Amino acid sequence: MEKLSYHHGNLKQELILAGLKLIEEEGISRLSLRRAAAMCGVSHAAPKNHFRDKEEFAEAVKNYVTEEFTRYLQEVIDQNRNKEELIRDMGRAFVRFFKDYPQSFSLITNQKNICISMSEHKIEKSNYAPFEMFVEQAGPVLRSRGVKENELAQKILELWAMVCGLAGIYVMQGFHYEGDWMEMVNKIIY
Amino acid sequence: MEKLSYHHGNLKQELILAGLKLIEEEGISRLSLRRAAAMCGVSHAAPKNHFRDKEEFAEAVKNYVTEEFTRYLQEVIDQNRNKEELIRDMGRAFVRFFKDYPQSFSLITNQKNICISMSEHKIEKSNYAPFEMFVEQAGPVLRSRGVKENELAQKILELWAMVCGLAGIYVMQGFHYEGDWMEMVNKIIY
DNA sequence: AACAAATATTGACATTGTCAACATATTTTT
DNA sequence: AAAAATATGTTGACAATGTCAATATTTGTT
Repeated sequence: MEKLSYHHGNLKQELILAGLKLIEEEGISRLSLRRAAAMCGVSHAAPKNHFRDKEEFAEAVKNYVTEEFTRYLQEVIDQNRNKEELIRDMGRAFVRFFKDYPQSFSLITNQKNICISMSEHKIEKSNYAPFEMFVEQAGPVLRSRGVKENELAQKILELWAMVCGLAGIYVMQGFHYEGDWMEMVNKIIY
Repeated sequence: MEKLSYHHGNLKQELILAGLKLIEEEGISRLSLRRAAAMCGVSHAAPKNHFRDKEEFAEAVKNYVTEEFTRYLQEVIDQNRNKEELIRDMGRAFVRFFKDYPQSFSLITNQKNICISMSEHKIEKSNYAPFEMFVEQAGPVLRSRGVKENELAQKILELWAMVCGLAGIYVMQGFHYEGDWMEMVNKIIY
């Protein structure tokens, strides 16, 4: 993070990474614009050019983690050969990802501005990529397992809620019980 | 909140209430010891006699909400006549409670220091009262519905995770979809 | 080359958490 | 009841932080 020139070159992204580091090492309450700036070797007011205020900065960090999460899920989907196991693998991926970013868990899963809902037996389009991916992948699997069309949306939401709930419990336990829990996730899903 | 004498009389509790008000009206990030003190009509350093630091203060607010939540669940249990409907009613209570304290939701449900786990087909004793109550109530109901003993713990955890997950989605949606969701909760549980 | 835009710095200020020293009220001890 | 100890509240100070205005430097455009 050496300072070679007046202009940093990639400050915005490095501030986000610094912010994520602060959150994961010390908790969301200790996120600080000035410290993130210091970590990037720039002055305390430099972030102002990239983020209007601390709230927008925190939002940017959150969005970055969400994008990482989305990429991670996409990898799991791409690597998966056996569609029958996909839902289980996505559930596992959910937990595994937040093993690396435990502090970000509630940040990501409790965003007030994301939209997850259903009406008339149809899941409405969401602005939350991980959920969209889950819906897209889980739908065909459930259909092939005989779930009726008018119960499909509900079943998908059940699974999503359960995965979120289980992942939350995992995070709370510091991921100590992965073995047993994974067995449970499998039984729930199939 | 008038200041009648040098000593406030009930400062600790009123600080907690002020803190909760700040959290619910402006979000956890805007919790402030000094503002809570001002709301109680005392000087900025008065809270120091009741809370070591801001973290302990936030913890106290969180514990207060948890106790309110526990009392609310207990009321539901006490008022319930039909045991068959108890699990559904507790799920509903879960959501209803956080309708009043939406900002506190992730605070309460994502505490790192609470213990929820199982081993050898038994749920381990938890330090988290709401979960303990759920286990205690749900167990007999599931048994009476034919759930086998070696699947009981797992089924209880499934239900708990699902309720937490659904409640989280509710909170995100601003509780707009309660009708449909409640129908879903019922179908999941029975 | 000249100008405009983007990006970084410096200095200032208000807010906040925290601490130490002190003040006042309450409780306990004698 | 007086004195001492304890609990509770105040004031003033300081460092860390978010934010802003003014300024400086670099980069891109014309």
